[in-house]
Amino acid sequence: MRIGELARATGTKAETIRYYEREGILPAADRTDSNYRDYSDQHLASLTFVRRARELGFSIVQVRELLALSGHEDKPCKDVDKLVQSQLAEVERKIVDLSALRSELSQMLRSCQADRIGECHIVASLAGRP
Amino acid sequence: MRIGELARATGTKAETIRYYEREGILPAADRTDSNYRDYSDQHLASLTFVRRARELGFSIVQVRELLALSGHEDKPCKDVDKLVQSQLAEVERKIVDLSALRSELSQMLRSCQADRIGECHIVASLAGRP
DNA sequence: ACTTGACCTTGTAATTACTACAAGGTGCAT
DNA sequence: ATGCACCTTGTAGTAATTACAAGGTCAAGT
Repeated sequence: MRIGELARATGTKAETIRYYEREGILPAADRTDSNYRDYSDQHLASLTFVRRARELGFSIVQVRELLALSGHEDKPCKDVDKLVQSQLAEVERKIVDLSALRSELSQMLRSCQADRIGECHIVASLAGRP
Repeated sequence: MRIGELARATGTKAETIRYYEREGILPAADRTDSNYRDYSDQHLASLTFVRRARELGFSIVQVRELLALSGHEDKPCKDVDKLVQSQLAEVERKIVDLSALRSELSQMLRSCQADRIGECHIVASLAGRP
């Protein structure tokens, strides 16, 4: 598929895809006779992963690490263990925070639907209980 | 408390705190006789919230919206309902994605601890949401 | 008293991760 | 064959920090 199709499929700007290629985040695509980039389903999966990970607040550096983990079969387990552990800890922290935020938002929604103005603890939900 | 203490307490650079004040994301702090910023616990809670929300992938614009929700008692419920609903939907999407990533990372960890090299589905974990 | 060093101030410049735009080539349908 | 949507490279602009410069503040140690 060409860059425009890949862009639509992933909600990414074509410029951003070329930027990822320059930065080595996505492998370079094959080229057609007319020098257009020609992407595979592998590229689609990788780019979808990158975009989701970015939306979840991982930096480009962390995304690189995660991508590297995905091709770790040539390296000994011990080398990746620590990295996996710290990424996992970060993911779990994010889930805890998001769950707190979710329950506060849905509490607000219930109050609204009952047309009441409830107490608002939205800041406290992420700031840590007082 | 002074800016350095607040910075340490929240893992934020002092420069970033001043930047948030310029941008109106944090209310301006009181000043001491020698013109140093003097922060309250309210500031600490707000800043903690802002930093967590940023880590979770919310943009500054979204953080502003969330902060605005926290002081909505003067506005009719109907005005905030739609915003709460869409923020909630986004939070839930993030939780789903992070949960998939978590289970893939912990699977990797189990493989590593058994000193086996397991199949790696880390890209698929985020790429495969239908 | 004085100086060291960790703090603070404002202001400006650089960095990261895109995003937009310019100038031009490609390819297919009307 | 020409309009239109697509592609190319390259450069410049934006958002959200982050770093740095030049200087003022203040508690502690000599």
